Amino acid sequence: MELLYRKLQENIKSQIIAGIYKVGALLPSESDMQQIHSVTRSTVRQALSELVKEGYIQKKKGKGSIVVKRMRRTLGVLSVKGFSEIVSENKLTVSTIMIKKPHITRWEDPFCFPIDDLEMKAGCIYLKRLRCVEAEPVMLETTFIPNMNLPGFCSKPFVKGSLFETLSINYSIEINKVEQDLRAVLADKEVAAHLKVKAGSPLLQIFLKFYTNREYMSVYSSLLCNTTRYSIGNKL
Amino acid sequence: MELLYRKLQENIKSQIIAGIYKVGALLPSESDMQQIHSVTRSTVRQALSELVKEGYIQKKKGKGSIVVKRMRRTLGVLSVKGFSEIVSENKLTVSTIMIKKPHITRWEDPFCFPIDDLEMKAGCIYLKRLRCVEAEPVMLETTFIPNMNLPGFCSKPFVKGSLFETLSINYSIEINKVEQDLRAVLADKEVAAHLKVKAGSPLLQIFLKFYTNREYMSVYSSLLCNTTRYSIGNKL
DNA sequence: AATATTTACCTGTACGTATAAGTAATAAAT
DNA sequence: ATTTATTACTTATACGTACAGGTAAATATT
Repeated sequence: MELLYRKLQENIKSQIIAGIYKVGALLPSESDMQQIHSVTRSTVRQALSELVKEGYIQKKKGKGSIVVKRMRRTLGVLSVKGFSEIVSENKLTVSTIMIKKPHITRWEDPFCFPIDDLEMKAGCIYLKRLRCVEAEPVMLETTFIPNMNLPGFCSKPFVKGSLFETLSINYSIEINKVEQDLRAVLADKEVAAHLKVKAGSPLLQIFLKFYTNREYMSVYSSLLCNTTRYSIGNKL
Repeated sequence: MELLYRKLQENIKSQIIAGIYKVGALLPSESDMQQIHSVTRSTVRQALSELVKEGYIQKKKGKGSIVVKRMRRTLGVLSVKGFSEIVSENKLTVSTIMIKKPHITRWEDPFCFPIDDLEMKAGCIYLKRLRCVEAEPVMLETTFIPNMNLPGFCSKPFVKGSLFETLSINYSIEINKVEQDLRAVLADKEVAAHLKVKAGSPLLQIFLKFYTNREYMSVYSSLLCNTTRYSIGNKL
């Protein structure tokens, strides 16, 4: 290992792992790092940039670099479709219960996906829906949309009850790429109540990032699925 | 949008989309870009770096920046990756422990997918492997292959340690379609021991059916994934 | 006391320069 | 003809400087 920024990167990473810099704490500023480690700020920035990629830190303009709880990394293995497609394929009766109507709020701080500055600044429209198949709750969906030029989004009802129809027809926003992140989790009390399962039941959690035709504006969803009765199927 | 590198980024992206720079072609060198767009090379590099993130180009040291095929949501184009391919992409150390060597047996009776008569009659080659990332067990994979004209499969080692490489190179079997079935389950004692988690931990279970170019011969896999550290990700 | 305003500090962007190291075609030596 | 060295490209790394703009605490003003 002879690259300066790699050495510095590993150096800082070790200190984070060792607990010298704790979760939530600020790292020394880039200029301080520059002096401490006798390198230029560019080198410090590259090292920090790598640590952001690795999920060890987040950077806040005007504030500093914050140590964050280690996000799980992603293994690119599979391809999976969204919920609505699955349902339409199976000819099942689907209904949606609005748990939280769309309203403007702030982004959750450690967010399930890294979000752009422009998105962050815009604030976030939040909604939570319960998806039912044959009148049984199977999926709890929380959606986050950057509040970027979406007049009347929170007040007017969805077109055909569909979020994406609404985005497409009322705002000319089209989805052109999706990223997904899957894991298995245990149901907590609140979620269990919604999905009518016992707390501690296994749930399939899917984080989705929908890229749109609007640059730097993506729609984010978190799905919690009860797969005991309906598994999530997919054909490529 | 007043950021130079963003402007340049969008500029180049447009040219790629417009087909001015075609897939497989080299972009002008960074120094050329610098002159063409009257910015410094740092700015060019930042713009290109963003385009790498977005998946429009790849960079090769000593060669240049290459326009790459953009992944889209087209069906029929298969994006199934073997476990071993994860290595090069994520720079993670991946290892596989053979729990049960390939051996001929009968099909499990209630099988996770409906199987063909021909497959049933042929019997089944069974193997169980533990997939590890950074020496930690993350995935227990059980594979079922119809025992159809696969001489030496159980005795000879895998090509490059990969099942699909072996099928391709030694038997000219290629995968051309995949079906998946996802659910969340709780770990039983045996699985928990393999994956080094507590019994009752949530696991992501994935049933896979790999269709091949051999008629009536599909490969089946059951994956049990510990997603606490590494989630299953995917970009479409 | 409450509210502006200043100030110090931080990251983000952009400039400029130099050197190392990979790639591939060309020229020289065998 | 084949191999080896040179050369001219490319990106990667690292140095250094300057200023814009966000953040938050200290200070001045009302």
